[in-house]
Amino acid sequence: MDTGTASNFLKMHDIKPSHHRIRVFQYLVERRNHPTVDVMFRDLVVEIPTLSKTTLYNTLNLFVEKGIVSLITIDENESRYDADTSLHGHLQCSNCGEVYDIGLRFSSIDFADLDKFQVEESHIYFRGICPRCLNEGDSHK
Amino acid sequence: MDTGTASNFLKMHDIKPSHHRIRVFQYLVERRNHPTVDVMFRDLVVEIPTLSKTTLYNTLNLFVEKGIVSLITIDENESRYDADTSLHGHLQCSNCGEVYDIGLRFSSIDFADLDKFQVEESHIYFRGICPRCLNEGDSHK
DNA sequence: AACAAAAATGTAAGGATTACAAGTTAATTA
DNA sequence: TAATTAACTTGTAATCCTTACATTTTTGTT
Ligand SMILES: [Mn+2]
Ligand SMILES: [Mn+2]
Ligand SMILES: [Zn+2]
Ligand SMILES: [Zn+2]
Repeated sequence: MDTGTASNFLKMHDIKPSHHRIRVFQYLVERRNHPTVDVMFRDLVVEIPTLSKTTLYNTLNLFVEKGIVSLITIDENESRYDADTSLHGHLQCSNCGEVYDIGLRFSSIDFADLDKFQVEESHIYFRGICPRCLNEGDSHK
Repeated sequence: MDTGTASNFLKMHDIKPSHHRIRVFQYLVERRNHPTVDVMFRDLVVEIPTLSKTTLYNTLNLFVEKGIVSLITIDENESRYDADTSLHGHLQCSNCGEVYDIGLRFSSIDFADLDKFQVEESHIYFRGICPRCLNEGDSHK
């Protein structure tokens, strides 16, 4: 995603497009890696040497607040972020820790009693072993 | 759940039934309130004055490890625990913070690509406004 | 260039969880 | 029952993620 497009997207969502904010958003859109703050910081500080972690936290909190990034709490002790806000599931591999997208076939998810609530967000998380780790396990036999 | 039943249940799952462990498990089974560690501690220390928070953490981690309690990471900064390990959803009210059970009507949730993974756990989380908070909001109009 | 508003920075503080060593309890053996 | 051993529990300190806050820098406008 080029800088102009990102800038316009931020403006459309009531976010002033500073240089840092644009780069943080581009990172999430391009990598689609569900990064922790720490991973993001290590990657971004290479090209933005003046970046501070507080700014990264502020920026991500702002994005979540404005609804253009979704917060993933699949990990017990670290937040992760996703620029894809459409409804889809996530699986974290309990072996390597990687977080994968799980597309959902739009059949039917029906929940009892949910109509009594005013639903704002939906999250679907799985834990398990990813294909790569399953194959590695086989090759050791 | 009486002490004998709880004790046998723990033994069946390879957990030595100490007094503290029995009480912690009974608490979760009886209250079904998806408590944080802090809430649990405040409630339990009344009847078990010698209880320490470290023991509570150790006990809960053991229960989760042995599969008799499930860890709920719906909250960004605090873990919650549930003795009901059957597949069901949870909704946290963004107004009062309460966590509700959401019964699952049809177990027909189809996900693409999920068959390539070895799934160990499934979690379904919602965020929204609970009926009680919705009513309170109405009454203020 | 001067100015005002907003964003970014660095450090310190907060809060949940874990590590660890010492103390206590429970189970086993003699 | 007393001694022995293993396991559980405790309290404190450390760790790690996140936020608060005051200061500095950047941005956009006159
Ligand atoms: Mn995703
Ligand atoms: Mn539940
Ligand atoms: Zn893996
Ligand atoms: Zn509520």
